[in-house]
Amino acid sequence: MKKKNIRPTDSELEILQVLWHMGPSTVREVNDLVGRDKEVGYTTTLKLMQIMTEKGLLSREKDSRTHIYTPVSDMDTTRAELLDRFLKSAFSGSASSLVMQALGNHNASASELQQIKALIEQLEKDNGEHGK
Amino acid sequence: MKKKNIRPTDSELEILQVLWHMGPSTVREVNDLVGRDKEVGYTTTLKLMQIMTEKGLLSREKDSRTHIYTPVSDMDTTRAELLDRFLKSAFSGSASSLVMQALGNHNASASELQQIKALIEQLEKDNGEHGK
DNA sequence: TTGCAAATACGAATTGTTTCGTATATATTT
DNA sequence: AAATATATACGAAACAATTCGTATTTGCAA
Repeated sequence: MKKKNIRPTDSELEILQVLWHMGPSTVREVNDLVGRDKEVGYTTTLKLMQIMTEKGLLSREKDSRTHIYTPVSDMDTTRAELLDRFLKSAFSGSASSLVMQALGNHNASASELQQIKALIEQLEKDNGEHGK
Repeated sequence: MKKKNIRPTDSELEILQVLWHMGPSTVREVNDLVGRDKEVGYTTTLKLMQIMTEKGLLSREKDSRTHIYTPVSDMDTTRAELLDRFLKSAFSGSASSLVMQALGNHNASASELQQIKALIEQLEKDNGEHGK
């Protein structure tokens, strides 16, 4: 039995971002945050979160009159899966092309660059040790 | 009048990849390549490419009985736009998070790493010169 | 020139996403 | 306990993406 890889849609991702950031929340809390940037009806957010629960993206627990929703996958895991798909579909799977593009177009701060360089050096060391 | 930013879907991207790689091609040529990996009917590819032309993603030129299709935007421009959206929706706009994720999970070759490191050093130099 | 093979045009079914209205249930307040 | 406010459940419309069947057009070859 293979586990199906559920891919969150853009709207679902917006909700996930809120939950990852704020921790387990109610529909109202999520809707209030999402509604900062754009007009969204309460029942729209509710419906989305119900569907996400059916899909297995969220779990929920009853607390008195409301439900508290929690993301099933953590942020890094989900991001890794999304990145993998994106890499294949848009960059023919070439991670380095994507990295070059990302670094070139969006300014990372000096310390971020430093961090990335450190990671690369670590990877190079690992390669040298047991790579061929 | 604002120009709407057309976002290619996954299927459309598959076709664009073929065209970027092979140069201007006919529906049959594209379909043959796409059909390597999975079963796709000829008219499916045809319809997609017709829609893409309506959307302004492709242009076409008649050559005797067939049409020759050409991507309107080049690969790098399109990739940059897609990356931008993806960055916002999946990584809250943090390019460095994405880069770290990409480098960590997908093995880049030694020379690719070298290339990226060179780019970072170039960026650092630029920052130092006219940055604050 | 008539017919065949290959191409395009078009309609439509299917599926998924997003949105919201209305009905119903449930707590809290009076 | 009744009224009110807030929550959930559910149906369905509107739209977009994907797929393909069938009809039509068009060069080329016999």
